Amino acid sequence: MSENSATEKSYPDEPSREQRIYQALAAVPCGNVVTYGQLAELAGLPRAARLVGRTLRNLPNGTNLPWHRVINAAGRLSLDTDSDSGQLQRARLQDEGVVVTNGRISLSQFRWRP
DNA sequence: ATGGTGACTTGGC
DNA sequence: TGCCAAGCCACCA
Repeated sequence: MSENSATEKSYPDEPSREQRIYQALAAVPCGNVVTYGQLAELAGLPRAARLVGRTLRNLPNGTNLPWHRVINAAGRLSLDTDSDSGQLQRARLQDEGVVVTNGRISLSQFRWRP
């Protein structure tokens, strides 16, 4: 029990990978955004952008984490603008002062640099 | 076990 | 600015 058993597959004690992503995400300040790849790197998981996306997708609805501050490398929101989550993301960002034009954000202006 | 898919990224045209 | 091909990691049929 001390460590993960070699057979841990599903989610006995969920490896720290997602935990690191949560922590890195929680550190992103209001009014800023990060890309999936950047967040992965901040979490110590380079090249795990897809994992970040999958992890965010699994977040509970009432989560406290600023998932809406995560966008793709093109400066676009990866969620459908039609979906509820997509609209919520856009609304929250604009509420934080992040300018969203046609589902796009100026990375050079709002990207967070620690 | 092999192949397709996805809240992705980067490089080339 | 936009499409395509590869690379990448985890999940699912």
